[in-house]
Amino acid sequence: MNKNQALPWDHPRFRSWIAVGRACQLMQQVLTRALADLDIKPPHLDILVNLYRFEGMTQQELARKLLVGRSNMSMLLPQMEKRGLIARSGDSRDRRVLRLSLTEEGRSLAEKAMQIQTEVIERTLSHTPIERCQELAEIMESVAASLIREIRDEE
Amino acid sequence: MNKNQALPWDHPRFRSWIAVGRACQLMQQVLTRALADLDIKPPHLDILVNLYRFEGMTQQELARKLLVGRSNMSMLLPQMEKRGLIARSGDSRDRRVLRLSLTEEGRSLAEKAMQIQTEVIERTLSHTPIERCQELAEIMESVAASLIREIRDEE
DNA sequence: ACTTTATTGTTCAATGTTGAACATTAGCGG
DNA sequence: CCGCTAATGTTCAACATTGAACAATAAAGT
Repeated sequence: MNKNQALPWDHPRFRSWIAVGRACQLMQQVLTRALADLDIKPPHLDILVNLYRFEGMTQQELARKLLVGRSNMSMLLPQMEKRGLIARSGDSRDRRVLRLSLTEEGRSLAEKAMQIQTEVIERTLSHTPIERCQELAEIMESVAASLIREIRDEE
Repeated sequence: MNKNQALPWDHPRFRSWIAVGRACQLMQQVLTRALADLDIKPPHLDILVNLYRFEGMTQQELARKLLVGRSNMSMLLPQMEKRGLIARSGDSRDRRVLRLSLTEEGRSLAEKAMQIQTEVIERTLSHTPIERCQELAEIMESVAASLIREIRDEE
């Protein structure tokens, strides 16, 4: 009926992106298993990594970086605080926000978790030469930038 | 304390994969918005696309292809059946399984949805040359294969 | 033929994620 | 100083996804 419309899987870009999605989903599953020993899941890892790099972030800032809603942070962070991984301290200059930081235990766990994540990634990409990985990064950063623009423009 | 351990974001492969994850998450969000007019979400789209290509699949086969659990299909498919998008018919040779197929309405919706998805992807990757997209696909298929092997070997 | 093992689809409780409504606080324009 | 708007974090109901337990059926072993 629509012979004029080429089937999507004939478009190289379409095929490529399907592969990206699949790989991502699989990586998520493998990473989830690999982190099980530390009793955390990918969302916790993302939080730990970002607090490791950027001390004193706000919950809102963190949510934006992780591309999730504020409410998600309001669920996860108190739970991680109770577990002794992070601290949430009020800011005297802006009493709306909570400044986030890792405890010693959280920092130590973050290092272990990043180690695991790095191992999984290195293992999985070990057959892909470094230069290709850099091209990959370029493409993906360009894609992300383009999509962020699209989201922003859409309001 | 651990100056001997290079920070993860110094590893090219690590950085690359972080970018992949971000791009994927963003694409998911943009696609979700783009599909809202058709009143479906990415999981429904995945189902429609696969049934469009492979008529007569089993729920189990579909679940495996989409990398989700069987129970997920048991939730989504009856709902899509009620909506008149798909049909689930028993197989006389194996009375355990249900063979899946698109209705006319489902086929039509699948075409519209694939059109939308293709547009989003083409738009987003429009600045990336075709050859690079093909390299991208190669890398991602290799990654997926490696991860599937890892999952399979782990049991 | 009969028992055992595997596979398929369903159900359900547990968990994770989201968006909207809300209270609190900042910042701004008068 | 006083309203008004915007931003932050919280709560909650809605929804999605999962894994385990289950019933029905098939396949294999004896």
